[in-house]
Amino acid sequence: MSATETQREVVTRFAPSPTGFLHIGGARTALFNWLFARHHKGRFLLRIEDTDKARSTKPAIDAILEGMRWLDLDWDGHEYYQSQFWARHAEVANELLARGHAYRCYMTQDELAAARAEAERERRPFRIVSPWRDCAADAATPDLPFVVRLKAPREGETVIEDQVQGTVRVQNSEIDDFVLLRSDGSPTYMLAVVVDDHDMGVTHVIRGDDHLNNAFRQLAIIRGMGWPEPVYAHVPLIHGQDGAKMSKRHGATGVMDYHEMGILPEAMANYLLRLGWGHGDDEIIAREDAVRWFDLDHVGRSPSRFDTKKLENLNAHYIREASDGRLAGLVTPRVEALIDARLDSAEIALLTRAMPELKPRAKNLNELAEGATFLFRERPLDLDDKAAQLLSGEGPRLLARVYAGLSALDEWNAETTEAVVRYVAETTGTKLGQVAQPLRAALTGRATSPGIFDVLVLLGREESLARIADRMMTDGE
RNA sequence: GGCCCCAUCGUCUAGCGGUCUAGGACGUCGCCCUUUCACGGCGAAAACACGGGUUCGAGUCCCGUUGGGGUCACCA
Repeated sequence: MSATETQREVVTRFAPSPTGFLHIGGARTALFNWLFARHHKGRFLLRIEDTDKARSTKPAIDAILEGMRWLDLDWDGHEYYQSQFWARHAEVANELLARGHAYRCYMTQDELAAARAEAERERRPFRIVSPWRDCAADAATPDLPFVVRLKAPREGETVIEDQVQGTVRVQNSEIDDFVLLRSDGSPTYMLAVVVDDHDMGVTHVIRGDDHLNNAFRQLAIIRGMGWPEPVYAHVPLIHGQDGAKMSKRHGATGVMDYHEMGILPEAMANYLLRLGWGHGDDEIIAREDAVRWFDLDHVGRSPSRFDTKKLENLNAHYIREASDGRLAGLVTPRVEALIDARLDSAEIALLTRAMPELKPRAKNLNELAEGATFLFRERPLDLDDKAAQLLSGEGPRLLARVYAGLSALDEWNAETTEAVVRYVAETTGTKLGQVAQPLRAALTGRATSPGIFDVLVLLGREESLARIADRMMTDGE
């Protein structure tokens, strides 16, 4: 292949370890990898890093796949499982051994601990110095457990041209002889990633900043094997409101937590994209544009804080954009949970019809559901404090007049009902609001709701009149 | 602590030596719209961490300080 023609197909990958749900940070890493691959018309692979059998669980794998699907991040081909390649990992370790780039180390855990303790006592950084490093390969190998360590270079320095962090250089003396193969023969993460990335043809390694130091170790393996080096891009981590690394105490850290909170996946993806990446003044970015515009050059180098307010603002935008039918479908189970009853198809149709009035008032699906419950509550409605307040004064008497006017109506629509309410306000010398608010309270049990005439139409004549009758008071009673 | 990375409004960011009296967005605060709450519209307050250089000229380049973060396992 000539140098000009070697424009390799771009291959990226997301490689989560299945020890929990899909983390916010992981989701963004996955998004960036996906976007980069799609932008370059390359491939995006998914590999489950289940090398640590003890901590990897099936539910965790499912949770990660669920999160990926929710965000609509599809991967090419089937998902890979790192544990399937153990034999291959061992093969590479042996190759490194044969090439003299690795050695068998018989140091025991105790010896290691002692060396570590001594370093600490002398207050100097601990760097493993194994007496086995320079033993001849054919040195008598006692019948004892051993570990395979990389014989890391000690002179010179290693430089990485990171696509996000820029040129990063580290003295080779800083790189220790880390373990490749454990004493039970299993590969460590450090060996496994490198081998798998190579075998899968990964060209661009886009991952969290916390792996930047590892890149130097991994490069040592890659060079030991004489493999092509991938392009690295280490993306800064996402922090919580307080600036510290996102953790449990920051509340929701899993993407699916946000699903539960009523965040739309496209809002989540848009937010994650803008967290650490920018394209001029653009804030609302459709997936299509994201694919067209995404690049590594505009990924910021400093960590960013997660801001729920901005996420919710974006979410409100996408809720307004979403179709009424889709929203009704998403909100139905949430409404059912709130009213503790199933909605039949007629009720779902009503919910859909109400959506244009409901959706501009909600920042998330739960608020949307809450705002819709008045449509389905059984009479007599429960009143919240503010609604009860509205019905404590003259309200009930005004309602009686409204009732009289409305029940005489031939046509029941927003215009005719409004005319009645306005007439009542005028003839009683009150402001429209003083009539409308008690009416709202009677119809919805709340002090806030969609436009009151829309509510009247949505509820229909019979239900509306019944709800008003529940709260009105006739003169002379 | 060693090593590595980072540093523009409270937050996310634009800015790639002069067009910056620093732009946008969220949030905050006013005003308008209005039957409530939202939506929408208009407007305001709000930042180049600090100190040295380099340069005719620095938010933009270099060094240092300070501050933050990451990483130092037979975990990934």
